Amino acid sequence: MGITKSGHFTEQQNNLAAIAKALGHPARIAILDYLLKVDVCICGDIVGEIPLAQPTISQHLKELKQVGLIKGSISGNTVCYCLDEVAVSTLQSYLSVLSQKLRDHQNQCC
Amino acid sequence: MGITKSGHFTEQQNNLAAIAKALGHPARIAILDYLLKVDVCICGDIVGEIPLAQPTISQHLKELKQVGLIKGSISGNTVCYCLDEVAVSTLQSYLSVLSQKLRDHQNQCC
DNA sequence: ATTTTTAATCGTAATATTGCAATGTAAAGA
DNA sequence: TCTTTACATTGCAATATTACGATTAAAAAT
Repeated sequence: MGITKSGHFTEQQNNLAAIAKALGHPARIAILDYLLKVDVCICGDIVGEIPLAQPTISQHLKELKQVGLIKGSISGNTVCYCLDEVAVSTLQSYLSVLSQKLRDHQNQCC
Repeated sequence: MGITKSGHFTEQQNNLAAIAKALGHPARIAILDYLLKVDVCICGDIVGEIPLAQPTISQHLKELKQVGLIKGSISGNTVCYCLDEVAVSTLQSYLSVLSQKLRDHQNQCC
């Protein structure tokens, strides 16, 4: 991006944006989808499931982890990843507020 | 970004990522926050509320509109923006699936 | 009719992301 | 110990985003 002026916004706004940004890539959605499909945990078999090179996937996993969308624990030779409640519920709460507003005012304007 | 390989992912994954990406900037979160604060509609008074230049805000509004997070209708000299159900509920549904998984499996691994 | 107001568009500089080959690291297995 | 396996890191090239000044477009106000 260019020069994102994060200093002008609240911490909450920056945090929400960071989580959404991490979700904002099809490869990272695909990783989460795979997490859902294989039932919570993925230990070592992500590369091969997603058509990207290993370093690229490693980088995407790092970004998901950084914002708290997934967490990983080292298990010997492999790493085990699963969903992390932290960021999921943060973003979900925000969307709930948005959709509540939508329900309250049934398109009275626009 | 670099060369995002959207061709490798499903339409749904690309769509979800696009919505999340649009949410993934503090200025755009701030715009939505302002929408919530002033009660659904914002007609012409966004610039001045957000510390960015008018062309920048116009660009952010365009991105929110493109993915269906807001909709705008021209009202004479000004434009009236409000939340759009389309993208809000799409992303909300996805997060519901994620958090349902989290609830089903209470951190049995990781 | 002219000026003002509101917001979109264009052009562009600064910076961030994406993707991968090459390389590094550390545990597992032979 | 040596090799293999599984990931993480580094260092780029290619491309996307962000921000804004300048300009344009169109309705409103004078």
